[in-house]
Amino acid sequence: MDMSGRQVKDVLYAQVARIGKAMCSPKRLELIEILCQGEKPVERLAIEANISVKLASAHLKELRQAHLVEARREGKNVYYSLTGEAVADFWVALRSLAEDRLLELRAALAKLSEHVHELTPMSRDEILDLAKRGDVVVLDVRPETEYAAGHLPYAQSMPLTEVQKRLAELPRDKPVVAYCRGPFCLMAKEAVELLNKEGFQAIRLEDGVAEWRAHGLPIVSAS
Amino acid sequence: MDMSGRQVKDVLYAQVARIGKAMCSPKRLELIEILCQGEKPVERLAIEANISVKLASAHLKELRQAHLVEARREGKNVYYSLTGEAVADFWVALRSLAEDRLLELRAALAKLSEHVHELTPMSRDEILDLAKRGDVVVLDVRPETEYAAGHLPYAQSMPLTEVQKRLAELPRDKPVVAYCRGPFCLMAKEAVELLNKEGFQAIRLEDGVAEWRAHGLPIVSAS
DNA sequence: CTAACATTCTAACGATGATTGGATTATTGG
DNA sequence: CCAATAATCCAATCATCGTTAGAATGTTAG
Repeated sequence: MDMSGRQVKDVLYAQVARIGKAMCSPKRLELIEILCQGEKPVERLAIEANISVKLASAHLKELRQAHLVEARREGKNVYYSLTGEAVADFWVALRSLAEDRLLELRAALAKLSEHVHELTPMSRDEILDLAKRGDVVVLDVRPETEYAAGHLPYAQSMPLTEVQKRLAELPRDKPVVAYCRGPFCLMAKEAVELLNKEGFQAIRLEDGVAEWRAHGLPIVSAS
Repeated sequence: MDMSGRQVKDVLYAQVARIGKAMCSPKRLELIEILCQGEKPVERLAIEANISVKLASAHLKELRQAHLVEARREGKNVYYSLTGEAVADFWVALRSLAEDRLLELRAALAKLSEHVHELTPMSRDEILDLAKRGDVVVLDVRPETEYAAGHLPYAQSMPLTEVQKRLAELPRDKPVVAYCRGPFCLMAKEAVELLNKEGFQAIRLEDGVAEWRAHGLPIVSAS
């Protein structure tokens, strides 16, 4: 039962290609990014990714077969989550390589932040430091469940849908740094536009928790 | 000419998926690994990957469209190379995630090193240190052109095909550490088996230059 | 210019993937 | 047990990919 060198190699590369195959569909990538924000049931994932539940289920099956996600049943719902932080790190690496290599992507991304001044000029460490001292307010504008699953240190939860009603909670004399799921997510951008219109000093941090952690910085999870 | 948030997202994820698509075929992955060893003409790549020149050309076109490789014409030949070290790093990350997640891959890989004692127990830093002091001989058993394109510090070139004739150049009182293109390459394994049969103290380092450099260690290129 | 060579392009086929609708399997609440 | 809900499985459609063969392109040597 011996294999030639060629056969062995074919098996090895085919196995690695399984991961590649899982990562080659836009919708699957979007599901992975959503799952970077914590576990979610199928229907939630389908809504967030704007696809049917059936299709979401099919894509999740693919991802599960590549051992990138796993499922947990709780009552009627099946909750999906990443199989580990390595998957989130890999997603960050893939997106970052794509940004690096594909001009089209960089162009599309640039449109999202046409007002350069709305992007934070501060480094991650600076933000962490300022937030610790209370010199900036770090705002997590994702849904509350995602905040609960893990958020930046010293960050305060204020889902995008509630920002308008809760303006009173924010200071007008300090910068407000808003973040969401990552560079491809539009929630922080909208929050910043809204806040600036209301006279706040709001800027956006492009990182989500996955990017933040992939760069070696700490994440707080309410456990 | 405004786009809805959904449309923007679809564009962004589709762009990243281009990289995934390029990485989802076993043969393309093999081509990338070969290109990690330095630039090569199409025919050489086809031979190494065991495919027809036409097919190699088609795959290379895909990779080029994803901006992962680039082509340079020199006379009748077209030389392909990676567009940067980031691509090699990404390949290492992908393979490493696959090894981590896929039991089948780990099983297949384990068969390659069934004699555990043939794998080096030393860390990269130890090897570098011992090689520097001349306490081990580090042997690069890849073809000479690949050695020339870049090799481990203090490594000596001895292509697998020549090892048998050049045994006299190797010491019998010190460990010989052989490496090749990486964990999926069989050349170092064969070299180690041959050397041990001849009475040498040979062990294998699974790293190739891409793995070595991805871990932050220096590479020497004859410039 | 012509011949020879290396590579790419075009066309074609079978295989595989994305997507959808209908039936099916778990689970909860009565 | 039955009805309702959540999710998956199955079958079918259409598009896309991998692969091969044949034609075409670009380059060098004479």
